[in-house]
Order: sequence, then C-alpha cells, then structure tokens
Amino acid sequence: MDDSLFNESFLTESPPQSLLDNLNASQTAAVTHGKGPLLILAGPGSGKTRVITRRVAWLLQQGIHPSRILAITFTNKAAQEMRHRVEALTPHSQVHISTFHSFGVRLLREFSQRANLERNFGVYDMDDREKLLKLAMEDAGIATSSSNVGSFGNAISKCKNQLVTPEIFCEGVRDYFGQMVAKIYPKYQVRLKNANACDFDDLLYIPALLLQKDKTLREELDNRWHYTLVDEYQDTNKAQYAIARDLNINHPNLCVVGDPDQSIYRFRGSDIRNIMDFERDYPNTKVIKLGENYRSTGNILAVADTLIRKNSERKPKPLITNNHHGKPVTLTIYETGDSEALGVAGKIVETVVGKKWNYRDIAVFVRTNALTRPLEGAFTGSKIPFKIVKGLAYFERKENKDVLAYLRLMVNPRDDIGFLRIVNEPTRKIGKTTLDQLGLFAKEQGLCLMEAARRANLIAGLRPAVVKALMDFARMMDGLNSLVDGSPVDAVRTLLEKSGYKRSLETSGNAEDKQRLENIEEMITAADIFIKNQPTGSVHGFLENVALSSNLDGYDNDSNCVSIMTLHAAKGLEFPVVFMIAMEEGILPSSFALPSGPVETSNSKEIEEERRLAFVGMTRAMNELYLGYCDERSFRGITRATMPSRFIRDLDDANEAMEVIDLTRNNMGFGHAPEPWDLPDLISNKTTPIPIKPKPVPVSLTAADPTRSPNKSPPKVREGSIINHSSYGLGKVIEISGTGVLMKVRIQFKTAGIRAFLLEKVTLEVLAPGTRF
DNA sequence: TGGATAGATTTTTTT
DNA sequence: AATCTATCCA
Repeated sequence: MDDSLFNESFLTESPPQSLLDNLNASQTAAVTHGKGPLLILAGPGSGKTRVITRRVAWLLQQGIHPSRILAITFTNKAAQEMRHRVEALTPHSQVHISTFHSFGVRLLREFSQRANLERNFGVYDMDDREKLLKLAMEDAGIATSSSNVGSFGNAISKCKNQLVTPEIFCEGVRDYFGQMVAKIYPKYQVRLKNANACDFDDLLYIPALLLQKDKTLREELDNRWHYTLVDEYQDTNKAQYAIARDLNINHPNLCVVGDPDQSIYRFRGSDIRNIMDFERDYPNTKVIKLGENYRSTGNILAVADTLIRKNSERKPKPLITNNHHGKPVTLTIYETGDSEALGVAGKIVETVVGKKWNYRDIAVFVRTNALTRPLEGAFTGSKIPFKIVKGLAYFERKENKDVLAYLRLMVNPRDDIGFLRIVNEPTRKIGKTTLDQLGLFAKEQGLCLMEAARRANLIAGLRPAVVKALMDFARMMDGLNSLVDGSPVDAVRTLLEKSGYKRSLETSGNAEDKQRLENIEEMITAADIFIKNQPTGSVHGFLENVALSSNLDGYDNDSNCVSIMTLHAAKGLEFPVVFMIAMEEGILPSSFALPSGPVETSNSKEIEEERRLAFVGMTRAMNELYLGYCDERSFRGITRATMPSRFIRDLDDANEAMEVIDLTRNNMGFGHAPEPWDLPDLISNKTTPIPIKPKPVPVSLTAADPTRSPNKSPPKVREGSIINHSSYGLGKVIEISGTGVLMKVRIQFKTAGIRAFLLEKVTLEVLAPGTRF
C-alpha cells in the first residue's frame, strides 16, 4: 500500500536510486537481498549500520509495509541511530525499531494476561533485584550476610538467559552452591510475581517461554512481522535466540548482522555459537561477508588483525582496507598508573594544542570502571574537558531513585521494594523493627506491604504512633494515585510536595541536600523532554523509559570533550584517536579470565573473549591508536608489580606497524616487574620453551652499565645518526623531539621496526656517519 | 529510631 | 582507597 507516499518522500529527502549509492558489491547484495534468511558477517568499520538502514529503506521501497518490518538492536543508542537514519531515508515510515529488552516489555504489556502479569508491572533494575534477592534468601532460610548475594543473582540471571526455569534447574543440581540457588531461585520468582515486577532478564525470559508455550501467540506474532533484522547477533543469548527463532518460522526472512570477533558479552549469557551456527539453524541462508574496512588506517588494522588471529575459536577472516598505513600504533610503557594517566593527558594536550585533533575526537578506553579514577585526576589537572560514559543506570543518584520509587509505587502498589525504599524517606519514624513486623504481617495475610500499611491498625504489638505513621503514609500514597495517568512532570512535582520529600531537603540545612534538589530538577527536565517526545506518555511510560535507558544512551559527541569509557561501552563507536590503557595481565585480560587453577590452556574461552574485547577497542580507532601499560599499579590501596598483557606479546608479529616508547626508569633487577618473556612459559599451551625474546626495554645507561656514566658524554645522537642498540641492533634515528628529560628519540631499526626511547635513558652506540645501514 | 564511628570488605564487563 | 556494615549511644 501507499507506495506512492514513500516514493514521494524519497524524491524530497533522498532519491530512490541513492539507496544503492556508495555501496560496494557485497553491501549492495546485502541491501537488496529478497526473501529468505540472510547472514551478514560484518567486520569492524565495514559499513554495517549503513547496510542495515539502507536495507530497511530498500524493503520499504519494494512495497513492504513498514508495520511488517521489525528491527532489533542491543542498545537504545543503536536503536535511536537506526531510527534516525531510516527516518532520513524514508520519513515517517514508522518501522518498529527497538532493543531486545524494550521489545520484550512491549510484548509483555500487550500480552500481560497470557504471561500471567498485571499490565502495570514494573521493571526492576540491578539495585532492586539485589534487594528482592535478599528477601528471597530470607524466605529460603539462607543468611543474607554471607557476602555472596551477588553471585546468587548472577546464577539466577544466567539461568534465565539460558531459559532454565526453577524447575529445570532443580533437576540438574549437583554441587552445594547449586543447591542454594535451587532454594533461592523459586522464592525469588515468587517475590517478583507478588511484587508484579520483572527484572531485566525476565523481559527476555518470559516472552521467550511464552512463545514456546503458546503456539497460537507464536503464530500470530510470526505473521505480524514478515521481515526481521537483528543487529549485533553475535551477542545474543539463548533467550534472544529463541525469540528471534520463534518469530521467523512462517516467514523466515530473518536478517542478522554481526561479527563473531566482536562477541564480548559471554558473561551475560551471549553465545557465540548463535552466529557461528546460523547457517545450520536456518537452511538456505545467504551469507554475505562485509570485509573491507573503511574506518581505520592500515597500521591499526594490521595490529588488530595480528591480535585477533591468535584466537583459535573463530572463522578466519582477513581485515582489508584501502586506507593508507597512517602513523604506527604506539605502545607506551609507564612506571605507575598515575604516570600513565599523566602521560595520556600530556599526549592529548599536545595533540589538541597542535590543532591536530579536537577533544571530541579522542577517547580513552578502560577495562574496568575503577580505572577511570586516575584519568579523572590527570585530566582535571591538565584542564582537559572529559566525560565519563558509563553504562550504568542513568538515574543512579539516591534522590532520583527515591523519586522514581514514589512513582513506581503509585503505578504499582505491590512494588514492595519501592515501598521499602521510600516508606521512611523522608523519615517518618518508621524503622527497621516496625518494618520487620509489617513484613511479617504482610506475609501472614498474603498482602503487599502497601496494603499491610493501610491496615496497620490490625497489627498486634505496634505502638500507636507507628500505626498512625504507617496509615498516614498509605493514605498519602492513595492521595497521589490519581496522578498516574497524567504527565510525569506534574506527578513528580506533586509527590515532592505531598510526601514532604522536598521540604525535608530544603530545611535540612545540609549543603548536599541543595545539590540533591537540583538533581531532582534535572530529572523533572528529563520527564519534560520525555513528554515533549511522546505527548501521550504517562508516568508509566516514563518509568519504563528510565528503566531501560542507560547513561551510554545519553552519550553524544556534541560537547567538545574527551570520552572515557569501558571497552564494552565502546562497541559500535569510532574515534579518530584512541587510547587503551592498563594493558596488563589481570586487567586486560581480566583476572576473572585467567586460569585460576594450575596451568590451563591460554586459549580458554574467557581469554579469547578478552582478546576480542581488546580487538573491539583497537578497531574503534580511525587514525591513531595508543596502547599503554605500566610496571606497577595500585589497586585497593596496595601497589603491586604488574605483568604486561599477553595481548601485548601477541603483537610481536606486528612490529612494522608499531613503535614502542618506554618511559620507565629501568632499574633492572630490583623492583622491576617480570615480563612474560622473562618467565618460564606458563601461559601458553606450548610444551616447548619459547625462545627468550629481547626485552623491548632499552638498557638504562646508569643502572645497567656502570662503566658508562652519562658524564662520559658519548658522541651526540642527531637525526640521521646510525646507531647500535644493545637489544635491537642497528637503526637510524629518524626523529628527535621534546626537551630536557623528556627528549625522545625515534629510531627506525633494521629488524625491529620503529621504536622510540627517552634519550636520557637509552643506551645507544653512535656509529660513524658513513656506516652502511 | 537514627546517626556516628570504627571495622570490614571489595567489584569485570551491562541490558 | 573508598565504600559498605555492624555496633553502639543519644
């Protein structure tokens, strides 16, 4: 239908023939693939988003009705971007584009009855989940003090990701930990049910099970969307796989896009086999490889390729580019974590002052959030504007969570976790003892806490003042109830007044509380923006929006800031200049991935995933890539010697694409961190000893060789000098830069590629000018 | 009941 | 190092 309408839009916005403009042959084939399963293996920087959005536009152009197309991404950011780009190609097309989780929520709302939920169910974040889990553990008679609440949460999460129900899990229990989980998991589900709430995992788990169980529903939904696209397919878990599978049986026009080398979410259940086995699962799959990289320089790709080749569980895939080689990838070795942060800051200042790049062109990637701290300090000191892009929940400040809990309780009075959060916020003299009694009463009577509070007068042994406090609270919340259908902005304003929350902050005299008020104002603004985007939006919609959004989604490149983020958050982004810091054993790869027992293969699944993570980081870089590690790092208050990441050693073969800058004072024996190549080969599964490599660390003049002190002033090194280096042999000085102790010398070695050293610290034998090089 | 303080404990990554 | 928890006192 309405083909003419679309064609008109094409003419005004972008003519239809432009749909295939600027596409290479494989990209065109992917865009114009007709019916049947399609697997697009898209390497980094291969124009994946372009292909997927053009494909949506192409389908529309073919006369497919927009409501027949379903596009699913992993992050809201990706969904927004896709929506935006599809909109530009075909305005007002109204294609259903959403994340897996918001798609799940939608299904659950629409079919809440079949899913045995009330329509107004709430979505619990990690924080809520943990609190509910503690209650469930109490139910199961397991002490919550045992500090492993988190591990039980992870175990349950894992179950749901794999579509393992409590019943199935109980059958297969073996060890002690499993027995504990078997006790807690069912109780936890009951708690969720009673609270009329879902956790994140439920948003996939429940729909997936529902589709399996309810064949009519499955058929109905399969018929609803004739064309499905799934982005980042390598990161799907079993639940997501099942959903995609069940929606594409009658109409197997499923197009999945992904790159097995960029699968980095194993820890949350994603299974690389989903993409590896796609061809097997969907007969007659057309496979298209998008190999050419349009993003990075040749050197960056050479380094990334050298790294990823070390993975054994992969389909070999060359990284090709027509881009120029660009600058060598730089590896910098620092002494401490702080000097590393300062070094990065220094390099950034140098780059920006030299007008080469702007702050916004630069990103620093870290493996863990804790590593951002020294960077913050160094950047603040150097007056570098920066932004830490976090993947955590957006409204994480206490006051915002409190306000949201009020809203949640208004929408869903059975939300016990929300109740517990705010019943005494501001203080209403309702303390722990009271709440314990209230909880007991609620349990006996089978009521939610809100309802129990309403009947507080029936609870034996409660002091009259406390009874009044509880009943007043219930009455106050009842009074707010009429707000749920209105604008979230009004709702927040009113609840702040009526609950006394605002007054308590205003009158506290605490300086922090003033800030809190401002933060709440910020949230009201967010609600306002939400309403402007979705004029029909309710409190309900706002809550959902908040629950499924993350800080990462708010990421924009508008402000001229350096971006600091985790490697996971970096996926899907690109920057002209990228720094990857702390490439050390135990950090990248994370200690969690390291073999904990005696000697294990170095190619364990975990290590391979960490390697992919490093690969993802490197391939975000367009023009310049800086890797770094340091000799010692302080963590949790103690300083320890570090070992360079095995991924650094993986790059030995990429010498010609790299340069190494060593900024350590090399006091050889004492206090110097051992490096993998100094040690027996524990980390590789080779049984033969590896040849000892020369340390890529120049021998210090002073410490290493007392016979030659700087005072003896060896012949001057200058650009063009031919030199001999104790480890790397013959080389030619190609550049001398910097001043004073920071004077650097860059050398093109005959065999070891380009390396740079601090002039102060390197020992170089300057050869006669005429020496043959 | 709630605040202060000392003591314990810790975290990989995220929808 | 920083945050969370348990305990004690007002």
